[in-house]
Amino acid sequence: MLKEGPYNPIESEKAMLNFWLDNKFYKPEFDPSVDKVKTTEEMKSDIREAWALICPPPNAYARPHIGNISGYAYQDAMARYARMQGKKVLVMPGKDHAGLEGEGVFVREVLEKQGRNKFEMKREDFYKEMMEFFLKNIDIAAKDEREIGLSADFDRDTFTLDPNIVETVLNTFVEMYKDGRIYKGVRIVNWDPKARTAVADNQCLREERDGKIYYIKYLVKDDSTNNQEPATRNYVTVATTRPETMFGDTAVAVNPKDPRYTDLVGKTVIIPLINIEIPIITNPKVLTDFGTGVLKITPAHAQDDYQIMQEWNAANPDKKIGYRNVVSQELKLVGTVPTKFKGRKYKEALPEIIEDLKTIGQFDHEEIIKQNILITERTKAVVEPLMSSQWYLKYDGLKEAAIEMVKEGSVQIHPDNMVQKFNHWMDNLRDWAISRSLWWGYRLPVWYGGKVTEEINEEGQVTEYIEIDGNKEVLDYSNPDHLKVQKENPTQSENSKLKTQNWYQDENVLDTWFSSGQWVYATLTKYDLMDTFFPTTVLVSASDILENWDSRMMMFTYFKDKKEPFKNLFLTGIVLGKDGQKMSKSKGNVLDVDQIRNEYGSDALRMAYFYQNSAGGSYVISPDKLKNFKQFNNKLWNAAKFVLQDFDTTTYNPQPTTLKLDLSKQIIEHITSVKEKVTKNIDNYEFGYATETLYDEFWHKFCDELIELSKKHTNSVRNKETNEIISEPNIDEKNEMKNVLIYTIKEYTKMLHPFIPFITETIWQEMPKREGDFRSLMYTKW
RNA sequence: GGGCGCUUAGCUCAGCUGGUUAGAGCAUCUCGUUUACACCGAGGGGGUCGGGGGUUCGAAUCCCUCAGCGCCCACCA
Repeated sequence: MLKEGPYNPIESEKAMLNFWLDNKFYKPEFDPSVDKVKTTEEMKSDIREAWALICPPPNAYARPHIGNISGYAYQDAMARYARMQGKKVLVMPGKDHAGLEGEGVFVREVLEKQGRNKFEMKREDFYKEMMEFFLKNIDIAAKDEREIGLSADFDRDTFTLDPNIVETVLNTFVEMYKDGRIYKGVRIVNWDPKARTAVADNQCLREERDGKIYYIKYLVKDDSTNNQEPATRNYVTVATTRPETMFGDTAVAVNPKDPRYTDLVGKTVIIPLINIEIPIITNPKVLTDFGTGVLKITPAHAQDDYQIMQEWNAANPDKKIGYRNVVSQELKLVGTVPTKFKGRKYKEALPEIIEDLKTIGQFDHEEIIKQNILITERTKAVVEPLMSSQWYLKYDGLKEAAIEMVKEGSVQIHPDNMVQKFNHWMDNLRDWAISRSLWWGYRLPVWYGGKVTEEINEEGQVTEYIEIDGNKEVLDYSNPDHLKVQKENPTQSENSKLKTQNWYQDENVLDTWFSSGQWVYATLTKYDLMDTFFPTTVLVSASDILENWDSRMMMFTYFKDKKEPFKNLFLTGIVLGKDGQKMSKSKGNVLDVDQIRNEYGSDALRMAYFYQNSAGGSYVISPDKLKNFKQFNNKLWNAAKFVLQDFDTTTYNPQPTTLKLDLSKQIIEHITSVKEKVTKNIDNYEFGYATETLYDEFWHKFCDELIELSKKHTNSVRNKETNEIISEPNIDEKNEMKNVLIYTIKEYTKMLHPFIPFITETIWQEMPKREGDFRSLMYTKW
């Protein structure tokens, strides 16, 4: 019997969760036709169609809020629907170590609060403590997954730093290196001086700040040797916010269409204070209406300048310009700077540099401007662009393959307007810097035959040196005595020469996305399930990681298996707070998971994730909505109670066919058309429509109209004043009506199950069953 | 600057390829109901569908344009 009174989600959800977990319904090995858990081998060979979804592993360093866990509702709805269609369903959960972000949280939330500092610790101790911190948080995250109803195979929950995963990821690195796809090179990087690491472009934020822009005169050198007209002026003025980097200028650039400067192109100017001669080049990106229209090019310390240098060099191979790095990782002036400034922090030296410029009469003036500063997402430190040697990955061939997957439809993106976003990103991909100077993550499987140092020489060139047996030489990436890419420490090998040499492992770890990008096949490989569940059916990810994660997974998987990792890519929208802004802790518009579940129940929360929402679209979750769905659940509860009440089970007719009452026929038509519609909606990944249809039809058509009409066939009529029974219902009519209502409400619980699993399962337990109905709604035939 | 999207009732949103008087939930007001459910039902008020222009027999829906908002990308030194 269903309990009297309003629906109690806390009680029901706990009971149903235990029912599912105790019976291991969540595992693909569970087969409802024999009602037991098979062995993995038996499962692999059984005839049910395979259906797989690998969960995006959440960052396991903090308690998630209701926005963070919205994806689970979608993953779960798809999985439950697939089970009800008789498929063997694998939903594999995981947890992410979150590289840079994870280390940042640990340093801030744990170490700094205890007054400790990472750099006073040994790498191994740091790693061990962080692992403990993560393992604790993993348990919390796993609990939330269960309680929101995610029907995942929790026995196969996997951490990204699991030894098996590490093995796969490092193998890929070695393979890609051998393939010539991974290389080491000196490039401009976004240097985070606080974290002492390079960070990716998309881990930086722009912030508007007041700054100064300085106008500095560069003398034009009259070059009479190359038969050109003499310059019409003896200096040009450049505008810059970073005067200290002028020592690293290797050119100044003007727009080729700028009539003010056409006479100067091809001539040279002299950098003040150090008297280095640099050419005047052209680039169409130089703005004519900003500053003076003359841009100083400092390829070592500005991303844009680096880009301009590359474009110029590609177009003018005989007149290449280089770079000179004049700011070190410690933010000190180095290389081709005046001797008096060498080794000093550039910020301290700046006023003196300005003074010196004034003294020689080459300082024009300064202005206050609004400027966009690049800061890192994690440490909020101002990014210092500089040259450093990094490991890179070439996307050549992989990106074309991924674009093709989407184009020819082996990967279908939902909603399809995201395809444009995807293509735009892919078309603009450049080589990816994959190394990070962190301790938390996968240390590079790279070994050096001696101590390696990175130095900036007198000319500002960044070079790596290696010291073997007291001899220091330039590090040669192709020399096997200098560098080896392999998982094992070379001293472990049989080769006696290698054994005696001192080998040093590269200090860097891989960028998180390098491992996340391999998540699908790495996890399936770990559990030896590639043969059955690869490629997976669908990936459900938040729309903001389409570029970072989803696209990389397609490229890595293509590299490894020449196949797509998933056949469908469903992008969920972002959950907004009541203020219409993205829900996030820093904005203070977060709703707490426990509080919401206690007040409204997981089902109500899940319904709010689906109702009227479309793929990729953001949506607000507010107490108003949650209250509404709690009431909906109660409506369902009461309707089920009413239908079951006073029902003679001996008259149960599982599939009412020969119907006498017009109302019966009307109700059967109603539920048939609703089912048709909802099935179509779900097949099209339109969960917003599916839940809207169910909500409307169930409440306002079935309950408000049809059940009310049915009462004249099922209820006795009483005298209003005396409450005496005037007439009893016709028993045949009543039985037919009851059976029709029970049939209908069973159909509704089935259709609602993917969205609100707890309450529907609770009701299902009390429903009379027919053949084909399973004891759990999870495996009842759709 | 480029790309994508949004703007419909006080609030949150539907309205799918143009076709009757533009819909729902919440909120509000009126009435009813205690033999499933006050976490209920019936009904009402409330909209010149962001502004302007165009195509059409017909536009919230298609096109152009302007304005505002959001997200992503980006080269204002």
